[in-house]
Amino acid sequence: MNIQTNKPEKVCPVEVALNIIDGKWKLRILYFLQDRTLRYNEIQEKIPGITQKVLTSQLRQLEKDGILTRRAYAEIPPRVEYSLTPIGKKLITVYKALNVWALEYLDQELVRN
Amino acid sequence: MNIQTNKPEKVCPVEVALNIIDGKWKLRILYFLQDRTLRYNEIQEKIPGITQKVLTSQLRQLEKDGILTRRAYAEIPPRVEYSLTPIGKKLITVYKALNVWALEYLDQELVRN
DNA sequence: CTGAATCCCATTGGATACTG
DNA sequence: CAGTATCCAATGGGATTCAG
Repeated sequence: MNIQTNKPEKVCPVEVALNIIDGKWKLRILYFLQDRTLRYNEIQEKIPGITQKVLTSQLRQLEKDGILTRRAYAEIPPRVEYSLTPIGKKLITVYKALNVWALEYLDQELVRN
Repeated sequence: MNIQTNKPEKVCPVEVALNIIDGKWKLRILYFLQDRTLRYNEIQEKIPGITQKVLTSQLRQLEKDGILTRRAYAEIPPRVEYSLTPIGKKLITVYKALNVWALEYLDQELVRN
């Protein structure tokens, strides 16, 4: 890609954001974490349809990207809590923008059909 | 999914929006179309790295979802123009929200590293 | 010029079973 | 409880070729 061009493939910020958001369930996860810490199981319960493997993987990615924090307690039974980082909380803004737009969109779809 | 539950798999608006936005290049395309109509080739030039198949496919999806309009002129050489629909233009809001967040995010990443 | 048609591969996500 | 470990299917996206 970009073979012999002088455009240095500058990474558009939006793409960075999209890569972070990308993943079927990530925004859903963020949504539920927006105002409180949740345990692994609690998240899973709130998102019916997600499998453990996928949930774990998306949580790991979000953690890697600095969107949320994972705290494991050395207890029996084990306890792991997830919460949003400050920058993660700010992503809710995007969620809301999406939501506002989606409502408008669905509204006009109704009219179209 | 949701076998024998009473939750009727309500489609979260945000998911609708995500499905529409989803696709590596869609927001980029929207971005370039935000204030003017563009021809196929013009879009392709503005987005280095995208292949024709993918560009065509993403344009078709956006058209199907009512985000943009395709106008083909029966001329030689052929001319095809793309422009945003009203609801498509409103998606720019989301783009901007993403962008604002992404800038903040990249900023703090710099601090972290 | 503006695509459509094929072929192909990598990645994502899902089903299921197992574990410290 | 909070994950791993496998295996598998679907999809997205890329390279290339063909066509109106």
